[in-house]
Amino acid sequence: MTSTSGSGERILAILDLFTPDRRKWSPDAMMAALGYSRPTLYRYLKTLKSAGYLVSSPSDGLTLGPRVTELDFLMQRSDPLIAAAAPFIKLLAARYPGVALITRWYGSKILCVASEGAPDAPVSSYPRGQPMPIARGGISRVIMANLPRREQDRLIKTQHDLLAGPNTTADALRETYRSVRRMGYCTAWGEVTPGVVGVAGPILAAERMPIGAISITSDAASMTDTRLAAIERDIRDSAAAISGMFCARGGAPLRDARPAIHAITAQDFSETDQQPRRHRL
Amino acid sequence: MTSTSGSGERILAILDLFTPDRRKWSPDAMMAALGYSRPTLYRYLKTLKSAGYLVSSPSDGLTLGPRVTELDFLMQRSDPLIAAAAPFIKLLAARYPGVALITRWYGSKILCVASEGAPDAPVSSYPRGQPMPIARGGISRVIMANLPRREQDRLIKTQHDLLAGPNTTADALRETYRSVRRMGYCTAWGEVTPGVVGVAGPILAAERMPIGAISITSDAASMTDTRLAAIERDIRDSAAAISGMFCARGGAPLRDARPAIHAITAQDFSETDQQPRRHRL
DNA sequence: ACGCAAATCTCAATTATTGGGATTTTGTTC
DNA sequence: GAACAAAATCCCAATAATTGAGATTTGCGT
Repeated sequence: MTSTSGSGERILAILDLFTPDRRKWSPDAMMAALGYSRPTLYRYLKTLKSAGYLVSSPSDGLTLGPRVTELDFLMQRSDPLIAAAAPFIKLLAARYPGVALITRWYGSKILCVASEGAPDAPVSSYPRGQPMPIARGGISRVIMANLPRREQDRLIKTQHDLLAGPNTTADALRETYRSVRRMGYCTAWGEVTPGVVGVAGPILAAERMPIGAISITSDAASMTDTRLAAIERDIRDSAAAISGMFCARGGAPLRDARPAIHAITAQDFSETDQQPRRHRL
Repeated sequence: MTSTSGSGERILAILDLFTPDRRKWSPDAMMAALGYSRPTLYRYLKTLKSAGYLVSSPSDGLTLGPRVTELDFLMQRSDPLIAAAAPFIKLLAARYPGVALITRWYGSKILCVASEGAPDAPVSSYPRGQPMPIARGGISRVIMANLPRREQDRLIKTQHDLLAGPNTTADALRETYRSVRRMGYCTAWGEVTPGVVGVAGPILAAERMPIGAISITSDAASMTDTRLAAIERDIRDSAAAISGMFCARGGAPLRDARPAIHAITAQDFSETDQQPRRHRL
């Protein structure tokens, strides 16, 4: 982190000001927050506004602009993770009641990048684009569990909420993670949303680094043991199959699938097929 | 445009490489396309990747990353235009069959930023985030019609598609625009999508500069004269009411509404109400 | 373990960026 | 419509930050 592209980071820092808590900014507030001089800030703002990343109106000040929407539209159609995992969450959402999610891990954040299932499901779920809590839930745990030790320890020290859950000591937490990593999935009851059970599996790229998760959340009250077992197996196998696509080189999916996977593999879907066949439904 | 914030623009130029036609890039291709030196490009990429704007995988190269999705999520909830116009398209979508859109004008592009109506409507519509053609349709025309002469002429000279429509000379086109501007709305039959009729109204901010449009597209076959007249009136009045919110200062909506507006005004919606009352439905 | 390619580091030169203050433009009030 | 206040931009010299050539390290596949 010694090498910096300062000016670029300073421009991006402006976009970082916009948070759910503060979605409108005035130039003066930005100057105070970032410590830029007036001409410099206005230069940056001109750049961002003329590119469409920001818009300004006299009444509302500065807000995020349409270029962001345009880029997201593209991102949704170009992200290899979404492309690889979309058939799986479609299948999961068809097989089981609830909402299936693809989440991405980036910058100590978990972000939902795609979802499948009832749009306004009874299960209050995180919509696309919404950051999720790092502290609770199965998604959090399968990602934390697969991080390198160094990073895991850093987060345990940093994110104090992590010790507010069932595991109150760092060692207990590490033991939980070790178990989750071995299992290949994680089931959490009502940790993020009360009355909801979530099952998540890790998506691992090269070096077994977690880049995201696949998960499904369902109403806890109507969950049966056998169905839960089926979900857990499907989530684990889906996660493994998707992970396989990110280890193998080239476009050919799953050249390197792990032998334990039987229930769901990439072969269940033709390469371009957006409508997976349904089995056993 | 004499003042530049060069380094910032060079970083944003990387994001501009990603288009619907080219959604994956390799560092070498970027170097060729942008002319940056290798260390510089990698510095920029490191910045963009660590901020989440880009992700890279060995198999797919560089693609847009989750930060873009996170910003779009915020943008959707902070854009004053969306906030102001959302109740109107909700009402329109409830009153009439079809899809109601909010579009924004930026950088010689038209972009859909919000839509209301049947998600997978029979009417093939432009989804949120998709750039729309500048040459055809009612949305294009209400925006072009309200641009300053200078800008309008520039686009007529630049965008040759504009003269491929019903108006084959620049003067005929200008006359059309003059008429559209006077009317306050524009109806177009099947220009963007065959079999579909679209009605659009301009959203004007300070200085009567167009910043976007509100529109509704319906199946042309089932359209009646009386319903079309009602739609046109509602679109015109909605557009005027929304425009009023961007001229008046402060949060109070529509301090400066034009007297011609009767059918729909901001008073139809309480300020925070997301569920507009339905009248005459 | 070896070799190739991709990514990062070092460091000096130079260029492009920065910011104080003056100036113009924009918006608001009377 | 004119005057006022605030917001945005311009000018330009100093300086600090960015750049790129080449060497070096890291990562990947065989």
